[in-house]
Amino acid sequence: MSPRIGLDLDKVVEAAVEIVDNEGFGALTLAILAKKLNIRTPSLYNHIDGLPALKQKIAVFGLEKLFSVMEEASKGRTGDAAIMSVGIAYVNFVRSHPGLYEAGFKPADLDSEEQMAAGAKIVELSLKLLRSYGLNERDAFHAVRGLRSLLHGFASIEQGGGFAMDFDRDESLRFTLERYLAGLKSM
Amino acid sequence: MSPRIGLDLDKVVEAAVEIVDNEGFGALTLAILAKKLNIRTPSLYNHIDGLPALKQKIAVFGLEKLFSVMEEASKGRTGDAAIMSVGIAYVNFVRSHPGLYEAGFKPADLDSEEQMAAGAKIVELSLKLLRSYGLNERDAFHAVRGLRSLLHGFASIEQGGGFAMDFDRDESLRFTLERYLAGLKSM
DNA sequence: GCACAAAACTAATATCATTAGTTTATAATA
DNA sequence: TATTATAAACTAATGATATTAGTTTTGTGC
Repeated sequence: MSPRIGLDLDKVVEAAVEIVDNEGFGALTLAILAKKLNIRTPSLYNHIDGLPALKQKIAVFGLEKLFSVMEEASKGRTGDAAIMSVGIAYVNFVRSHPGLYEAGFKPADLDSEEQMAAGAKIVELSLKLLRSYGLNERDAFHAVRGLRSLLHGFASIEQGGGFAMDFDRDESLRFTLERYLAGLKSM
Repeated sequence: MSPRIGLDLDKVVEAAVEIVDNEGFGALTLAILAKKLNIRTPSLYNHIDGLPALKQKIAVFGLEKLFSVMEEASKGRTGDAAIMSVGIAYVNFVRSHPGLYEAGFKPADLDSEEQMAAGAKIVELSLKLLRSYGLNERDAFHAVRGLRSLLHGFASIEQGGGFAMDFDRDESLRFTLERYLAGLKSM
């Protein structure tokens, strides 16, 4: 049923993810991807529906992987310990998979139902973790947005080289999360 | 000294900024820009040194404009009031100039001295605003990173359509800033 | 051993940035 | 006022890109 190479969608996406993590999300081209896979560019169309669709797949893949990492980090923990653990895991995920993470935040021009669903799972997990802070429902939603803003902002500024000063970044992350959580508890 | 059209670098950048704010940073091409200016693509090279250099100029322009907006919003205010005002101004700037803002956060492959300088001014302003919280120097640096993370994260998630729920976003921003500042004060 | 289908291929098109070389119009000057 | 120098436009050409159309090849199932 298959002609020459043992190539399928998963392997194509896998190779694309490697490119994206090593060279940046913007560096992903079908030409480079095809070269990496030792095929000609048009042959990629046997597996994907063009570059935008591939990027969409990577986005969903990245969001799902991020969710797994966060969920894993939250296991067996509650309250501050859970949020700190998840926050650190979040940032570490971005550090090891910068392109994959970036992909998840590109608003898809395409039908992005899968992407939104993947994002929703992350929101739900955050909401669950913040439940123990005794916030009313309205505030809990605000708090989730705050936590996401904090983590995404920190991770993407760091990734863009925006933390220029020679100053421990892990410490900054812990400090910021601690202060935010302290603020939530002081309501 | 000038041949046909009253075109100069400023007008080229201005037109590029319009494209970027209306269609997104990624939508900026020399072809579209040239069409907007009623010239042929290669003529742009009389004013700019290629697309990457133009993007770099836009980035610096955006960061400087953001700084102005923040500085203006801080005038005559201190403490929480100053930070809230600046934070809201920050997010509103991104809302009205999404592409321009995005440009400022693209790490320039080029010599980015100007870009870094523009970013540094924003950091210094934030540091000044946080001075009244009585933090030691070390914590003040962490706090600046936290504030930047919060604002950048909030603004860019919002811009990407990431706050899907039908829930007041300004309220979320105020809530988050208030909680973070409360946490800083509770040290 | 044969046929079918998936997956590779080549060829071609359109869009993009960029470079090289040419023309033109304005501004300074003679 | 006429001339010239130059900045800023132009055309032409190149190379990279994504994409489509149509062809060939190869492995699996019959």
